[in-house]
Amino acid sequence: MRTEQSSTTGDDPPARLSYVIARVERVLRRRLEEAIEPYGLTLTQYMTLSMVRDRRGLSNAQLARRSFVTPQSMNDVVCTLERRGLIRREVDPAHRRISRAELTESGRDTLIACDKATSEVEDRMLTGLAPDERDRFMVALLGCVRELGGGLRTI
Amino acid sequence: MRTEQSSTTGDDPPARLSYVIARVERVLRRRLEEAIEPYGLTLTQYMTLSMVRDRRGLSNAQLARRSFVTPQSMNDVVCTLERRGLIRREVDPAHRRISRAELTESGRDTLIACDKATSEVEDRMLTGLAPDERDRFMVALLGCVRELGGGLRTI
DNA sequence: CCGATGTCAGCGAGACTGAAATCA
DNA sequence: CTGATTTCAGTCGCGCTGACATCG
Repeated sequence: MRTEQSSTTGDDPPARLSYVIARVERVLRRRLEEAIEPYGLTLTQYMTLSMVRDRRGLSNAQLARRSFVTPQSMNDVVCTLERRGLIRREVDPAHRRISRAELTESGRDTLIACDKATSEVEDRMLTGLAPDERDRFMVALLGCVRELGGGLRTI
Repeated sequence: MRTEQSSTTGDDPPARLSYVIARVERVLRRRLEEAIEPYGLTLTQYMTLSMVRDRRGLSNAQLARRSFVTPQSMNDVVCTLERRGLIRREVDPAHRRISRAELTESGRDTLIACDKATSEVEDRMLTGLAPDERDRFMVALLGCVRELGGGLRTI
């Protein structure tokens, strides 16, 4: 059944940027989730693993702030990752209340595999963009995080 | 307490694009939700209203496909919007099983107000990007949807 | 019969708020 | 005492799968 009219007539209304970004967010999230699902990771868990790799020793509260979630939500994520043996936590000697996370060997291997899977999604998504255009796209995205992040400079 | 080290030393590792996009997705979602929360809309409801405005007469199944959600999930959204008087639905005379949605006056007013709120988020996010750079950014985003959308040409 | 649509039901992962304990 | 961190609960909006009826 072809009840949906085609857009080949050029009647596309001028799309609003919020709308387009929301759509990108939706479909990209689905595709990334599909890509890392074979490895048993959710997108939040994947992001958290990536953060721990890039900055070893982050505490649960620091991970929560960088992910824009509450410490309680991040605690669930971290506990799950620890239970699966992807990260380990050690108490900070100076602040015994704080546990700092780092990747295990298994976590590093899993992360490498997930990076490979998400890279394929990236490549497909960026089809048609020249290398210099990709660089500008990356710079624009980094600017978005910077401006929306409430002054948080670190990524 | 300043346990979080600054990144002013230039020790930032090369961020992966998936990671940056996932972060943009996270923070942008939060900011957009905050922006439209005063009007009682979720991000999905806002997207759905926008789609109905741009293409009047879409059915529930069509809206679901465009939003990358199941028809059941979209049905909840549509029923909520209808109950709040933001859209109305009328049975298609040729296909009595299909209900086609259109905005009410209240829905149009609400959408205009939400557009204003999300535009402010956009402007803040795009601070530092020249107009031509914004255009290229928009084109890149549209390309992302096109490549990831599985052949769905309409936005 | 078949495919698409709309709708009702139950379910589960995810993130939230509240509250309490620990530590500098 | 104050503030930050961690963690144990309870809660909820959201999207999912399953099932069924309807329509062309």
